[in-house]
Amino acid sequence: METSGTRWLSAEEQEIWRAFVGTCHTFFAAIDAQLQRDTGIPLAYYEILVRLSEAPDHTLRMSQLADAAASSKSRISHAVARLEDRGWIRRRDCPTDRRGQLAELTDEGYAVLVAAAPGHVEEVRRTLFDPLTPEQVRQLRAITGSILAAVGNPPPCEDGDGCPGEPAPPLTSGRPAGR
Amino acid sequence: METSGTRWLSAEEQEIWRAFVGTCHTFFAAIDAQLQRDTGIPLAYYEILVRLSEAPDHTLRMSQLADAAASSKSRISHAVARLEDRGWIRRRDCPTDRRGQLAELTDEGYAVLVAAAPGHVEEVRRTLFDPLTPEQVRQLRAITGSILAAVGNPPPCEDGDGCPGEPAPPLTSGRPAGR
DNA sequence: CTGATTTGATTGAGTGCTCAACGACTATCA
DNA sequence: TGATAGTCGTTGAGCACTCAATCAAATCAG
Repeated sequence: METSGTRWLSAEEQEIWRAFVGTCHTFFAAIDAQLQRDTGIPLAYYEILVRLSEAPDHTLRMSQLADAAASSKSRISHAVARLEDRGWIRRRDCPTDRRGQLAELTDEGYAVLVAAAPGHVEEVRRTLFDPLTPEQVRQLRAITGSILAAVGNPPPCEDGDGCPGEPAPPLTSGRPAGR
Repeated sequence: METSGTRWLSAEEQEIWRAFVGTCHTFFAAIDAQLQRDTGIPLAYYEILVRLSEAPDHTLRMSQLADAAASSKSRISHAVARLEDRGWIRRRDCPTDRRGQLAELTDEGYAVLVAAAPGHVEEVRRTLFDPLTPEQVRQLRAITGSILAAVGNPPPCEDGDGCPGEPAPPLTSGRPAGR
């Protein structure tokens, strides 16, 4: 497991990598902070409410909701419980599958969402779309797509168990500084 | 507080926004998963170790470490406690300021970092730099910079308290669907 | 029809983060 | 010197997320 074969990041790549990490962190913190401050809804929960608002009858099975929000059943279960406490979602038994639960946006939940939406959209505009040129927005879409594809496609030979054709295990964001 | 003045996202913008959110989430989850799986170090802690490894004598005051890692004192305090439990960091009193604490990377901590680095770097390459063209990497840097600047620059007139010149409160990622 | 498997959803433990409160020390300034 | 204000770092509560375990109901295979 030594470093000789490692394709370390160049100084420039490392700078870009760190900027990317930092920016994503700061960006989402800002989006979340605006929502929390102005409406009391965390971004994660906001997205759940949005998915429900887009569903027929403002209702979705728990697993469909999990799929729509790209999250785990467990997370949805916990989150819906909190949202139910706040009166924004109601749970109901599923008529066609006795295992199932339906999550339904309450009128109050919908009202909260409608009230929160303008502020949130403005923050997204202000911090994402406004500062970018239309060309950059297109670039961002392409970049996003490429990254997502790469993340989804694990390397040809799953590392972990010795994989004959591959050189060696990979590396991190820049060589650790020697003393 | 009604929506008439809201600059809602177009269908395309909304698609880009959601793709961006989803991709960032998936991307960082993958980076973190690789580290956890292959080395047992979460990304957040890995970054703390990296900052220390870059400091003279592998040592930093707690607040300097917080600055370097762009995080709160509280977070650093908790995190260093955990890392100390694992034997990767040692706390020492600061000789010049009796309030202060020095965080020092232990030899074991450094060794762990050195061992983890290649795999982490490879994952960053595989999921970020490899799938992008050199041109896209440049674009990403520019985009990152613009977003960060926008996040840092709050809007001309802090919303919240009525701000005469501004139209109205802003909005979120797409108009909530009507029933 | 019955037993085994799969699916839907919940639960609880463990971890990490944030925020506010605090104690200890240093710096400032009269 | 002595009060006041600021800084350094820790702590504990509260919240969100993950993972593994669990239970109940549906589905499948013989």
